Amino acid sequence: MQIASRFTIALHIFACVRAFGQTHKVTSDFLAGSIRTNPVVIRKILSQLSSAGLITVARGTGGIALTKAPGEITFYDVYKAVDAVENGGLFHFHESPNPDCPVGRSIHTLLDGRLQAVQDAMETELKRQTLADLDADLDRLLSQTENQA
Amino acid sequence: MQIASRFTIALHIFACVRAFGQTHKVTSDFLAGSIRTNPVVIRKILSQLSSAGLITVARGTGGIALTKAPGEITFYDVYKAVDAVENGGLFHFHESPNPDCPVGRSIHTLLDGRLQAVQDAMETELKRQTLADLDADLDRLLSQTENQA
DNA sequence: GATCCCGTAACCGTTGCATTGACGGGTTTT
DNA sequence: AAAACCCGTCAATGCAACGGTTACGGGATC
Repeated sequence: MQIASRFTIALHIFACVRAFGQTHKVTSDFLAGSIRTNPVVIRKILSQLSSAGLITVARGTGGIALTKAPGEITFYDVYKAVDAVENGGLFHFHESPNPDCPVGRSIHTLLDGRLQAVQDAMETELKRQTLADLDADLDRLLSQTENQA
Repeated sequence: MQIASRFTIALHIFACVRAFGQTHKVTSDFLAGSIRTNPVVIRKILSQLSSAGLITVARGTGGIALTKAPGEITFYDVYKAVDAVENGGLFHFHESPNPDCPVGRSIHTLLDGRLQAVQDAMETELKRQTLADLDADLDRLLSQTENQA
């Protein structure tokens, strides 16, 4: 299993807001065109990002605005906002180990700490990346493309 | 989405081999009893672990043996052996971004490096944990339980 | 009022997963 | 040699999450 594509779609959305926010009306239909998915999928994700307090979405007129500076929004914030993994747990545990077995009884105690360390390592790295980093890369990439065109 | 429970089941298997390998016949039925799942699920995972060269499984007589010292088998080895994530990629990318859009065209270039950094952070931590660590914890845990009983 | 656009509910097809039954083929025991 | 035991694998099933899609209600703008 992999982390839901909602996460990369959300990052794609932020990239589009950065690239087109000044020149185009960034609507769910517009975004769906760039990402090649259905507008409802976008609206669902926008709704999650807005519930998490990362953006505001203008109803009627359309338009997306960040509520904080790009440097203050981390990949982790986005990751959490879109519920990229269920229950916030990266690892899926088998549900009902046998309590009558010494190992089955203690398997959670045995593994939880180590699995948590793995998850923490991943989340720490997610927190290091911000939308500002993304914007910088994007600006560089787009100016290159313009020169080529 | 979460990482397949095959991974935690595999670790559970290793714990059982450690705890019962000397005193019981550790068969897929025995393991299924501790994990509370179906023997076929166990056999499937045993098959993957054996394909990866981590264990040998005795046919007929039943019995599981590690091919290396526990200290030389990392969580990462197990993680890879059971195909915990598809294609080895932690993140699921949306399939077909629009090539006619400057952002859609470059979204992979934009994100791949940063997502890889996150995945690397996670895998590095997985590589730090070995079955020997697990065995040590297990021995401690089991002796405590004995004292209580 | 017309138009544009978001928010949400409902339904569906796909996919990966775990469960289960069945059967073939080794290995050991008697 | 026969029986008992156990792994390896295939096939069928039920389930849950995901993404795609249609539809409709409700703000915002012109």
